[in-house]
Amino acid sequence: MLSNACQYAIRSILYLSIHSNETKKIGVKVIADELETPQPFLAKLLQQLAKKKLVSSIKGPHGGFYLTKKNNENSLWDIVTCIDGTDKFDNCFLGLATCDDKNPCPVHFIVVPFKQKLLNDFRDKTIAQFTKEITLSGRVISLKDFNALKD
Amino acid sequence: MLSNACQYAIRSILYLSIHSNETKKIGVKVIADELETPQPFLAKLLQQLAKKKLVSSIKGPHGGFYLTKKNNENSLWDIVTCIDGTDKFDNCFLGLATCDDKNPCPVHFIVVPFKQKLLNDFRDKTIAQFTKEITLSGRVISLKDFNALKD
DNA sequence: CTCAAAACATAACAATTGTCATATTTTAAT
DNA sequence: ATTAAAATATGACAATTGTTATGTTTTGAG
Repeated sequence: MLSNACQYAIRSILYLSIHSNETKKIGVKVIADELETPQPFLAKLLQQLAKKKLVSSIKGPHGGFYLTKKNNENSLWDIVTCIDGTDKFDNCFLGLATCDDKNPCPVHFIVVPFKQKLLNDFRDKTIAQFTKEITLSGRVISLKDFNALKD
Repeated sequence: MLSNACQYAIRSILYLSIHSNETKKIGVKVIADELETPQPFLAKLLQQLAKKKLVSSIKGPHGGFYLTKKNNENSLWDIVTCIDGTDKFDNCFLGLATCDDKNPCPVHFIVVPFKQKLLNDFRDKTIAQFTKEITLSGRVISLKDFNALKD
């Protein structure tokens, strides 16, 4: 559904939301290690996200990536838009150019409500809100989290 | 979400369900033309589907592809399984190996109900049932259908 | 002011998916 | 029997996505 790239991007932003702030930056190496994602690939993604102001970054020694208050007010949808684009969600499930409520494809009314709900949740909920839920209810964003919960 | 291949496959099976039967076979050329899909690619797909008995076929002059009664009792899910496999639907939305109800990722409870419903609809409804709905309620499976409805 | 740690940029490589081309086999019609 | 229309099989090519590698720029610390 989402590309690997986008999954990594979402997880790393959630990770930064939990563990970083203006005074505590985190390097790619650490993030990639914690989330168990390929390091150079993640670096590229974080740069894309930085360009679109979805994450903040500082170069040089003790530099790294972090999320500002403002960054935390973005949505998962912003990340998806930045990495994957929205075609996957806009387009007809069977690939028809003409499919809509008036001229539905055979699965239109099965798929559309789901997509709508998903899109709303992704668009309306901020990163900060997700993070709150993650810390309060023990959500998992990496294998390490999973193992930590087991202890 | 679904691959192009799978979208073509579903549409061509629905097309065959509407327009073919044991005594009326249809060649790839016609199907590809009607659905406006690349012909050689569709041929390959139909062969995959034939191997898994999701469509029937006869070689030689006046041969072609068609759906038997039995073929019509299959589900869309059978097609998805045959062409794309089920990973996309089984796996965690964020790509985590450990994600489940007990150890949910941050979007788990947003995504799972939807996936469940989609999966049920795709698995429980037969091709025949879809076809009935298509003919009764004027569903669209190609641009040609769309234009026909406008007339 | 030099050095090293980090992000940033670019490009090479690999794997998957989508597409096209060519040849072979089957079979109905003549 | 021969022929031609179809499916079937195989492989080549292109495009996208995922991954890795290499080099450049920025900047804090000594």
